[in-house]
Amino acid sequence: MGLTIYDIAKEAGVSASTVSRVINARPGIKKSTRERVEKILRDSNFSVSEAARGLVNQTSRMLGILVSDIRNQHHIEGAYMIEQHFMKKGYCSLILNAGDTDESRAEYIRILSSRRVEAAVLIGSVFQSEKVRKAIIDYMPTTPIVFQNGEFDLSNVSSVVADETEGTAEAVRYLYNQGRRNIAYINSNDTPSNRKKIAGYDKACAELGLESILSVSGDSAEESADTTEHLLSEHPELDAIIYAVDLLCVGGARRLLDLGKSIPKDIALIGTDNSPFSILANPRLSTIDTKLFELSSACSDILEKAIENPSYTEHVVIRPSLVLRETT
Amino acid sequence: MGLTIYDIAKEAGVSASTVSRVINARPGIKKSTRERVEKILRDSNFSVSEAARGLVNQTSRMLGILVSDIRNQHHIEGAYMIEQHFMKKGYCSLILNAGDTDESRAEYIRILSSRRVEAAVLIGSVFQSEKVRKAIIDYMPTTPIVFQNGEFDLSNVSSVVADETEGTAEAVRYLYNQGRRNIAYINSNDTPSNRKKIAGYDKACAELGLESILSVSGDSAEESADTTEHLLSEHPELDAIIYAVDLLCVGGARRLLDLGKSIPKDIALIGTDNSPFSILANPRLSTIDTKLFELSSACSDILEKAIENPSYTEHVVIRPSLVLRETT
DNA sequence: GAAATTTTTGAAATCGATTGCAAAATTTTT
DNA sequence: AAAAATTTTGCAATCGATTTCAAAAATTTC
Repeated sequence: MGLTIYDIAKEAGVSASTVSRVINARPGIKKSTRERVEKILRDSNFSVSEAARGLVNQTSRMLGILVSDIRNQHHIEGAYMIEQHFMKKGYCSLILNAGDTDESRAEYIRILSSRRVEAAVLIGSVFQSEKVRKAIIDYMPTTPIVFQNGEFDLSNVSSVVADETEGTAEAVRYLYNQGRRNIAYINSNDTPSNRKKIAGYDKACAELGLESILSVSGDSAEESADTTEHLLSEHPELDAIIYAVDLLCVGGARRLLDLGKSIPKDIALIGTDNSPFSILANPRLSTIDTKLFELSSACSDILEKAIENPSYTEHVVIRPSLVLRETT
Repeated sequence: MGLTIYDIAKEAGVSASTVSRVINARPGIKKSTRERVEKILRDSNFSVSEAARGLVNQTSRMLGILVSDIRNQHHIEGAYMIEQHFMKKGYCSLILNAGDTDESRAEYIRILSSRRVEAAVLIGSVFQSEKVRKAIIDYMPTTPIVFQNGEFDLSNVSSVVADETEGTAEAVRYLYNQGRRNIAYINSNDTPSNRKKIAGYDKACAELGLESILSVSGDSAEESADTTEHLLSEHPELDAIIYAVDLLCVGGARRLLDLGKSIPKDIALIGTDNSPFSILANPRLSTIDTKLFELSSACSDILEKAIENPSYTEHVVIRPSLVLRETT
């Protein structure tokens, strides 16, 4: 297929070693030979096989980024930052959707190990499972890994997590201080991350002596609208709802408006994540900002240090903050 | 670092060839040896080095997906479909942000060539440049490439494009038929794709004897809001605006509402792309659906055939359709 | 039970780079 | 101009797989 350094060597009348030295700017090559080889290199559109190079050097210059769903703005934002940052250093990123079962997610760890990635990033709390943990122990026991939004107690795994429990509790307290006394929570899928949010909701309700009103919605705006309407019919006294995800909040807001409710006068709404579209929504969403950007950039920083020094790990907790806009 | 087949071979008391045969399910291995080797393979958590394998087999089982900005829902949706589809076939996807200059985009072609990807996908009309074209000729002259939303007249490049000219013209005609006579167009960045849209707008205006009122906005919702307001102050007679991007339409809608305009009574709005959030917006956006899904799945289909038969190419044009919701 | 046939296995070459070491070429010193 | 020192270059081994070809082992045939 492509040219090899042997082709270049023959053309230049030198050995492959010399070509290799020119390519890698090694010293001890006569200026005239270097220039001759360089010219041929340029004219022939040669490109080094990274696979062959990696085999010798025991490196791949590849990163593995595992996300549960790349279409999620949330996840892609993290993948983007890391990809951009490491591309500048000559690393390519294998960005993979890790499927939706623990088996499949564990399998992806094996795939990354087969590709000999130099480091990996796990984005999303769904990776928190015994199967994935075991796969890491089996297949990547020493590869630096950064887990965004989850933790493993393993010597090669760093973590960057948002304190979602506290973030959600904070939202409840805020609503309480605004005089709301009937605060419901609408959850999405059952993930470790969402369990932490609910823990925060329950904790704050207990603290404040409020009734905990929990409901679960499918993960589309439309389903959330239905869930919201249904919840309201069962609890007409509701004066605030917190949603586990901004998208659900948008769906709920829309339906409440259609039902003639006034937001936030009749009912206050708080979403979660401060997703890009939350500020585009009408009304603009108040939301629990899980500090996606900080999370991702912390991952990127840790990864960088860990690639330098594979035994480096770090555990970062980032505290969410409340962003108040038009729904509270 | 990891185990090699030689380690496995020693452990099993056989040669590396035998291990290789077992791994690849080649025939002619005694059942008892096969089972012994398989057991060791399982117990040792061995994983084949794809790089070494690729070197021998002259394959990489990697795909290159170049996008101009992975955070763009638009682009990521395409990358997602392709990644998902080919992962099932054992391919890993290098998803790369190709930067924002023609030089950098061309450079990424070289990077993919260095990684010896078996096929590549270009997502976004911005790749339509002489530099990229030359990079393809130089570095990937025979690698199957599918260009989503652009074309190169090269024997290895397939294309899947939306007929944005016609799609936009269609939107103008629709508004005209609804009785609108003062239809403006707000464009975003100057890209080949956006130029096609404007061509369609201008064409339809000419056909219908309308004045062409063109304005350009920055690419945030806020900037679009400002542009919209400014445009309206200069052309108070406006009764419809088409936006090159849904996001801009959301920004515009919001500002118009704030200015006390009624949508669509006073002024009708049409976005472009049918982005996921366009249906979440309030009011729900009418939009020119550029058939992202069809586009991506056509790319995926072509890619599949092209990997089988590297000289296969195809050129697909998909016609956008108008999705009418609450802003018209 | 020896010969012929078939099945199973391993040695060695290969893929495309990199690198240590020794040989060749060049320059410096005498 | 020869010897010594230095610079430049190439040979060969290596990375971790796969595959061809021939040898060894097992099976069948006579």
